[in-house]
Amino acid sequence: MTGIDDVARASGVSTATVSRALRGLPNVSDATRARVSLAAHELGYVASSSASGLATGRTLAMGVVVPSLDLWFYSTVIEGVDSALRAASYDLILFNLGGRRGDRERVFHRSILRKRTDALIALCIDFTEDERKQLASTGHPTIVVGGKVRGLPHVDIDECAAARQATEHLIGLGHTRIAHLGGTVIEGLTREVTDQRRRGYLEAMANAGLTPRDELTMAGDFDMASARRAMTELLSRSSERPTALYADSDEMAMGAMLAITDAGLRVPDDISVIGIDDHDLAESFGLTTIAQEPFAQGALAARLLLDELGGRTSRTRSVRHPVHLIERASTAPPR
Amino acid sequence: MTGIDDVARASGVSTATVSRALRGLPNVSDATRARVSLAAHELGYVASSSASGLATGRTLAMGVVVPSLDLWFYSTVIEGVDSALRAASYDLILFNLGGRRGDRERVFHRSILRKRTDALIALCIDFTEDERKQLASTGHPTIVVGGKVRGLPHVDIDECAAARQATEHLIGLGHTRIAHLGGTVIEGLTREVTDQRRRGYLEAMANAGLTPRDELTMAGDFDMASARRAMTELLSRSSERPTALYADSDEMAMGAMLAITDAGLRVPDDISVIGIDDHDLAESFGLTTIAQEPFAQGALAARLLLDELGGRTSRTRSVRHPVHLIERASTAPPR
DNA sequence: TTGAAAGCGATACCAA
DNA sequence: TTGGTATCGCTTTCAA
Repeated sequence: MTGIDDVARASGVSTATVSRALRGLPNVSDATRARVSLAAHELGYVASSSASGLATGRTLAMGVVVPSLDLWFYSTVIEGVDSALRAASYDLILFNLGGRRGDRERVFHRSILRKRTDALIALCIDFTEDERKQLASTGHPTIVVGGKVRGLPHVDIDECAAARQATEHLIGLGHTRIAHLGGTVIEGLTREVTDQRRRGYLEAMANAGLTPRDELTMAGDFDMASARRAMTELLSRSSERPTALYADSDEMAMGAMLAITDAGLRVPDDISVIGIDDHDLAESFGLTTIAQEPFAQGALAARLLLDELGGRTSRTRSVRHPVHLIERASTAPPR
Repeated sequence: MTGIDDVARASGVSTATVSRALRGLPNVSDATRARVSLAAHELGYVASSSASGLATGRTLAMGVVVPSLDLWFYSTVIEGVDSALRAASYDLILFNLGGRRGDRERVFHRSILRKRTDALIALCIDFTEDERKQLASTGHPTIVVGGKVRGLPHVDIDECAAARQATEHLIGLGHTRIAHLGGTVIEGLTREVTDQRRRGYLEAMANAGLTPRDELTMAGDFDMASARRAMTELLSRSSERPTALYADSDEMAMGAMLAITDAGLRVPDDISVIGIDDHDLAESFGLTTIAQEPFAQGALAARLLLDELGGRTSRTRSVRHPVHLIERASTAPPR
């Protein structure tokens, strides 16, 4: 492997100059810089990240902690983070908490605290007080996307308002029997999404003088399969069908749409459906939804941290990302 | 941040001993090891990966290059890789080529070659000769999952046989008008999946004396939305409908199922559908498929590289992962 | 503008 | 079993 000395030798300058030249620092003559660049290129030299990381204290890598990869929201936020990091020549280290309990501590200790990253983005992760202290002691700026953690800045949306707006859309169309398909609260993850969205739904109902019924309330895991099961079950048991359904996520909304079709009913003729996300497939399903742009949220979170690392901002503050209703074919007035 | 010297001081031994004790190396008395561990724990000491990386030449991180995150196959392979890495205390660095052309070279140069990783797993990435040479020059073991690249070992399935088996399943049920929904070849990615699966389909047809018809041949992007569109289009135009459909991926198969339902037809009554993957949602859709277990493939690829890094094997060899048919409700004899 | 040399924080060899 | 010390490859003063 070629090192910096090889380049220095090849271009007849010191390693100090090579370092300066290659990183675009000032006070290097154009001629020298050209010579060094050429030599480096010919030798295929690329600086070792361990070495420069050790010397500068910067790893040029950012960590992203995720609960898993199989929810559209997570993978889309990651892609957003990635695009921002790429633009800044940062690498992305993926810490997947996926499943197994207990691994969390190992991931945390062994990896996150190992100074392998300059900053950390956590998706829907609810750090314990202890974890937060350890994070703080590393001095790494940290931000949470999709939920709040006491003491940490976050990028989020107004969960409550989003759900309220979705529900109000249904109410505005004239629906009164509106079913609720909520997500489940998972230990170790933030609970804002589930809690606040339920609140938004309830507020909208209350404001309209409507009473949510227990037999029209379901829970799912934010994914399609569980939602399809839940909705199928609801349709099979309830004597009086809902005329509309609000779901905490588009994946659940689409699962419910499938269940409705499975039951020989039609969307929106028999039941209107609205979700939150604007999932890639929402358009294909003709799903009306509240768009929350996770890609943008991820990119934003990354940029906030990069700004702090670059000294362009002092301490990262929380940012609220706007949402907007997208009307498609899955919602209509009740027949 | 606490360094190794702090621990050394606190436990009254040299840094050399601290290093040995903490890494579980032999020739450290139990008493000393205990004392050091305690001190390290109390001080919250975690070794800097840059420093130990520089000293040992090992980063304890593996790179994974992916075309994107929004295909189930990719994210599932990544989760498999991740689980194997976690078991070995390795970190996962994600190189997402996602979209933009041109970024590829930057990702390649700036990141992959920066010695930030000890080894590399590429998903369906078709390296150019040049890229391969550069990779080789780093000395990092590399493996490809989902396709072949000349000169590199791979983990793959018998694409041709998988598609043949799927098609034969349909033929065995008595179908003769079997539509083909293939994936698209993408520049920069391996083409085995698309090419070999088409070959498998054609072989099965030929073996049965059947002639594939042009008007029953479609292409999609391996995802649900494009498949739904393609199938909708086919159903609307073709005078004589197919009685069965083979799709290159489950996501496309499910998209086609939706299109069939959209058209007021039924699966499998009007059209049988089979895919390849065994996607998470396949069961919910009742989709008959050829399971290829990407999670296992990812974990296997990671383990092969870890074995090579650990000196337990010399040079990583290619491995073929088995597939198997899973019969569900989407296939039946033609009416 | 350039170079010499002192770190950065661990590891690993050689002595003790 | 332990400690001293050179070393990993690059960055960064400080002088020249």
